Amino acid sequence: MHETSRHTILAIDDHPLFRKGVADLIDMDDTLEMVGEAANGQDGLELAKSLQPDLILLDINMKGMSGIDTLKAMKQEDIDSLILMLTVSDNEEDVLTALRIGADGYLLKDMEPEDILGSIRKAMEGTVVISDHLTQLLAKALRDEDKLVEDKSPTPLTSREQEILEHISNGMSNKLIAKTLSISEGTVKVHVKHLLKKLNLHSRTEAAVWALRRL
Amino acid sequence: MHETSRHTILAIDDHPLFRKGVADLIDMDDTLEMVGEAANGQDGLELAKSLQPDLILLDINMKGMSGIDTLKAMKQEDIDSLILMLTVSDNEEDVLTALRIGADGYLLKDMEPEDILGSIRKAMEGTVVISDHLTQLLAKALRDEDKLVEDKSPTPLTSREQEILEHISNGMSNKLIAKTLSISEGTVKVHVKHLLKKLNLHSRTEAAVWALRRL
DNA sequence: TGTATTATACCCTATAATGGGTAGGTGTTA
DNA sequence: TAACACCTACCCATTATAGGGTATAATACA
Repeated sequence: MHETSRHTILAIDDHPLFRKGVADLIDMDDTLEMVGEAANGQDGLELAKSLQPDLILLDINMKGMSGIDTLKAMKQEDIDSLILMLTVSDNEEDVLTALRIGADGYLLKDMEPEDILGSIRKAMEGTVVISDHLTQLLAKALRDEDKLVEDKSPTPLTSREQEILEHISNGMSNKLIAKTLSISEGTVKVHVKHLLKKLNLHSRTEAAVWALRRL
Repeated sequence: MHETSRHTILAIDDHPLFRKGVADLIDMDDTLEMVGEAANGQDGLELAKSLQPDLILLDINMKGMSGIDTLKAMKQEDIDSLILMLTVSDNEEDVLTALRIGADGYLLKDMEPEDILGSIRKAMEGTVVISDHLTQLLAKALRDEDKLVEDKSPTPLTSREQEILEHISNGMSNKLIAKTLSISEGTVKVHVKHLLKKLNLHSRTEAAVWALRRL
């Protein structure tokens, strides 16, 4: 172990209290050092670039720029810090997406502090760390290959389709959406039809659930 | 101020790290003392009964027994501690519900630690504390009386209706629900019809959204 | 026991939504 | 220019939902 320099860590989370908890946790380990905090993805990205920390703790559920988006941006900017995603939810899609983009681990916030510390140390050693009960999820996802194949080539929704999906996830009817967007109801139906096909869903209710589940 | 005894606080939240943050925060104030922690509603309820703290910090979004349910249970058990709800979301329904049941305040987790401490102190003095931008929400809700009148006399859903609502919020069709519950599709439709009327909604998609929003 | 609630199942009709098709206009890109 | 993707809008048919009704059996409760 290098006594001269501790491993540097940057925490990105929009809950001050949670950041404080993490900071205290990291203080407890002599080999780790918290070098920065950010309350949102934008600031986090900037800090990541300027501080070049060894490891970044990145919350998934943030207002504005999501953790996933932030992760994408970091990868595009060739930030070579280790990145551990922190989240409250074990949403399978998020886990797969994050790991696919290149996250180095995926931790649930309800882990015990000791386990979180342990995971950080493991990650420093190059291990991809994943919360225990998420590994089961992953194993399951790997078993039915469909999920991976599907997600590998996800026909992306057009912006109009996304817009309409959002309205659906708000409980709106085609007629209302049509009025809101000032287009014909028939056109809305076409978009709904396409978006259902692309997402491999079979009803607007499924679509609403799908959309709401991934925030 | 009584120098002899500090105000006692119990924190109920399923995120250990968050509890730690709160604990540290409370340690900073000489007039406050953290006397207990619980990771779920059940344990929280028991601790509340045995410790009889002056104030309880209660997270809304918990696995299993929700914060709202825990709050209800505490009120039924005649626990006379002050109860501050802590949550990440500013869901209007939750706020109204919590305050109606008798919460003494409603704080958002993304508040600054100082503000949270301040709110706790205010609550101790008997003030109902509510996060700033929630007050706007409340004002709005008060303006259109419908919301209050509606929620004041909520025709409760029967267990069967709740069961079916849950399936709807899972994206299931009437036909599938019928098969799952081994009843006729027509019966499912009746239940859906009734539940929509009771909740004052107009489509299953709205129902799904409604159900998902309140977890 | 009588009454209220609940779950069940069917009737009806009207409207909403799904899932195919074709097709014109626009903007981008090879 | 030609190919392509997208938004728009309509055609068609089928199915699903919504909302109203009546009615029966079981259960819960006073």
